[in-house]
Amino acid sequence: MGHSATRMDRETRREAILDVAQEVFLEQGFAAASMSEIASRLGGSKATLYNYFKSKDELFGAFVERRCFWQSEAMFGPLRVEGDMAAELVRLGQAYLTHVLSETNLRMMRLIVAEAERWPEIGRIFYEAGPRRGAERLASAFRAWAAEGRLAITDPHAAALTFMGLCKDGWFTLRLCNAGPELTPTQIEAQAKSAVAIFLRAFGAERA
Amino acid sequence: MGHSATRMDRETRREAILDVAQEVFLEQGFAAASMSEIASRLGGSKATLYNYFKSKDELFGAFVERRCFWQSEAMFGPLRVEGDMAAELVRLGQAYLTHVLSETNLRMMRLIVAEAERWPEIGRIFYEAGPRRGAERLASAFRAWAAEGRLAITDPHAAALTFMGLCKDGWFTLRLCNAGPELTPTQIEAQAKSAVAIFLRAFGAERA
Amino acid sequence: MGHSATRMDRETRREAILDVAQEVFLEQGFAAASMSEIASRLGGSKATLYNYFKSKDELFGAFVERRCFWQSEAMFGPLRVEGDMAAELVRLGQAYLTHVLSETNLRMMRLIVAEAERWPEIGRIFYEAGPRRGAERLASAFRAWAAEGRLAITDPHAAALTFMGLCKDGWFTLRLCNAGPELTPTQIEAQAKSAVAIFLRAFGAERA
Amino acid sequence: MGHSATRMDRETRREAILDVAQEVFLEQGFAAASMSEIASRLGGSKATLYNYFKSKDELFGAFVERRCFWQSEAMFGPLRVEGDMAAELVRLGQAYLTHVLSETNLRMMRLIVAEAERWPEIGRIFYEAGPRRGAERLASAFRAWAAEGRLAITDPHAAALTFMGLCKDGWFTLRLCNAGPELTPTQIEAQAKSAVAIFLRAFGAERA
DNA sequence: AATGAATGAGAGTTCATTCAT
DNA sequence: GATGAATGAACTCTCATTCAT
Repeated sequence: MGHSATRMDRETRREAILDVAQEVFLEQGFAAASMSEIASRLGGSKATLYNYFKSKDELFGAFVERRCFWQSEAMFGPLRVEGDMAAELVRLGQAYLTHVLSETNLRMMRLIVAEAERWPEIGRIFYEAGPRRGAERLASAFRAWAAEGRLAITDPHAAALTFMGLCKDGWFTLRLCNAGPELTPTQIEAQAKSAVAIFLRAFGAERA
Repeated sequence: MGHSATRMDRETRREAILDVAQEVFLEQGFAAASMSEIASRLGGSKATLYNYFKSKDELFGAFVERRCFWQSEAMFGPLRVEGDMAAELVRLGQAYLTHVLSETNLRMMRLIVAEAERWPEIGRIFYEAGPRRGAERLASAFRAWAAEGRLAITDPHAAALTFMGLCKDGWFTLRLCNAGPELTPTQIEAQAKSAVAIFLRAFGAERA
Repeated sequence: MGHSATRMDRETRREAILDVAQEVFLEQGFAAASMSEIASRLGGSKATLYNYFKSKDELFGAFVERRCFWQSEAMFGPLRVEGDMAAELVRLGQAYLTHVLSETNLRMMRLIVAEAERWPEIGRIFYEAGPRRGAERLASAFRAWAAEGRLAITDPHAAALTFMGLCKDGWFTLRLCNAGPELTPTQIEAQAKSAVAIFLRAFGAERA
Repeated sequence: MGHSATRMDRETRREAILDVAQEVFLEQGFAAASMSEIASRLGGSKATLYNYFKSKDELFGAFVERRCFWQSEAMFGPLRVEGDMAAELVRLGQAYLTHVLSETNLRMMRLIVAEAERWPEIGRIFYEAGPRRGAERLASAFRAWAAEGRLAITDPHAAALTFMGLCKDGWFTLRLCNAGPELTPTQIEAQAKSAVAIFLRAFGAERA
């Protein structure tokens, strides 16, 4: 029981460290973030960090893993295949754009992308948990609509990627490069509607 | 004449430095690249670098600018609006994909994206010279086709972004995160054809 | 207790660093002294220095402050106003000269003076703790003698400065410029006596 | 003749270099002054400096020597031994104080003093040409007055040093440490009068 | 388990000086 | 004689990491 309590404490402390690490990494990037900064924001000593994580790399890895676990939930929200498909697609597009263009997500991507070269595993973890998993969830909805004859698609996964691309395009690269200001909700709505229109012109079964 | 020769030499040396800097930056990223490394690969001393560039930041900036100038030429190759539009679109898509998914371009983007937060100007320069300028060139072709009634589009720039998005999607994020292997030419061709098909379903005027 | 011990250690180490810094600064001057030199004489690493002092400037400042605290005690020794005034004045003059012309004090002054331009605070601290405070102590003795009618002075502080000037003059600038050898005790005694004679011709009340 | 012209040019250029060097040294101190700065203010190249002076030390030495030659003229102005001795003494005191407390002279002294330790020759040159030579000129006036029975002094040189000390004291160390503001002409006049009064109480022959 | 202290390695940057033209 | 270019050595300072307590 003391054991269990200790284990809990250790787990709690670990989480606290990851919270602070996340804050600092997202704020400053991997290279610029320093263990000293993390330790001092934590109110502990650097040596303590090293009790929980063998190295800065390991701490970063743990942060990425936890973060990815969280985000995969957040991408589309709950999917509904009943009712007005076009309206639901617009809602999905909006939710996706809001997430993918959020400052938080962009920071995370910049962080991952920056390290992806020297550290492919990090990139893979992020991609699997984020974009891939998001596309799979979306694909399952598309599959349902296709089964009802409302979408004329043969490869739901590919269609999901296309949909996501239609939503974000024009904006994602711009924002990732920090070359333009954040989008307003109105802009997001317009972009989602436009993406859905194009998507349905290409894949909507009503046309036939 | 000695003067001219000297000027040539200086320019040449500057270019040589940028060549090496490019190599090192693309290989290691901005933070991990060290001036010592660049100097030693150059076969000169660190102080020489500082004779040409006031700081590491300035060197990086100069490299980005030069690089952007180069790349903007390379994105689509020459545009032709006569002849078979679909075939030309496929060719454009292939050229674009080949460029945008090339290891070199991806490395460049990772570099830019990594610094975009703390250094927005760099991101803007890159975006303007690369994606934006590419989209504008493509838009001008679309405008010509639209004028001939071969494309049913009202906003050529938006359509260009859509086309580029349709081409790269599914692959770009994956590759940027270094979460999958390079595409083969065959895959690129398939992706381009698929993108064109979708694009024409949405925007082709022949349909009407 | 471990805490107390640690605190002691830290304080001790800090003092040790200041000792070494003092040695090096006095020997080489501020600009020529290097943190590496200080660290290596200390037998530690440069990073350790920076654990105790944020910068070279801060280390220098701390050294100056400590040093000033010390020196203000040393200038005249204890003051006695009873007994033979002339003899006591000679003793004071000797003590003052011995201090002010000592190699140690001269080195300190050279150091301060060298930085006084770009760093006025350092100069002020030194002046307040040294010359000013010395003059004040001396003035208090003069005030006592004046009250007894043994000195005919109206402004004891000004008289103190005059006395100090009479003592050091001729020698101080010479020695500060390192343009002549150190004075022997005999020379110091002669100078003190001469200064006292002049001082009493100007301010002694017995004359009247 | 061409030879002579060349020699002239060389001399002129040398002087120009010394002018700039003086400016930079007085402004920034020896260590902080850089040969690059001097060269660029001169509008020439660093290598040219080295054509005229073998090293930074030599340039500094040459500057000090020239400077000292100049200043020795400036200390008291012309000496007059006829007329009102007290009034002339006040005039001398004022001239001396104005010179010795001038920002220019203080900067020069700080510069010299800073280097005096590692470079005694510089200090000696300065002292000989400045304070010593000044004291000698003053002593010659005192000698004249003593010969006329107007001053009761036996050692004119010592008396000169005393007079100079009485003038500057209280202020010189303060100003050298940059621990107080520049004196106004009014303050200088008051200080000179006070110094003369004390000096004459001690050495004036009228008293007897 | 927690931490204050220590540190080797290495970063970017500057400078006095030299050399080839 | 003048100069643009080059450079080795040295600088201050930081960092991830380890160790003794």
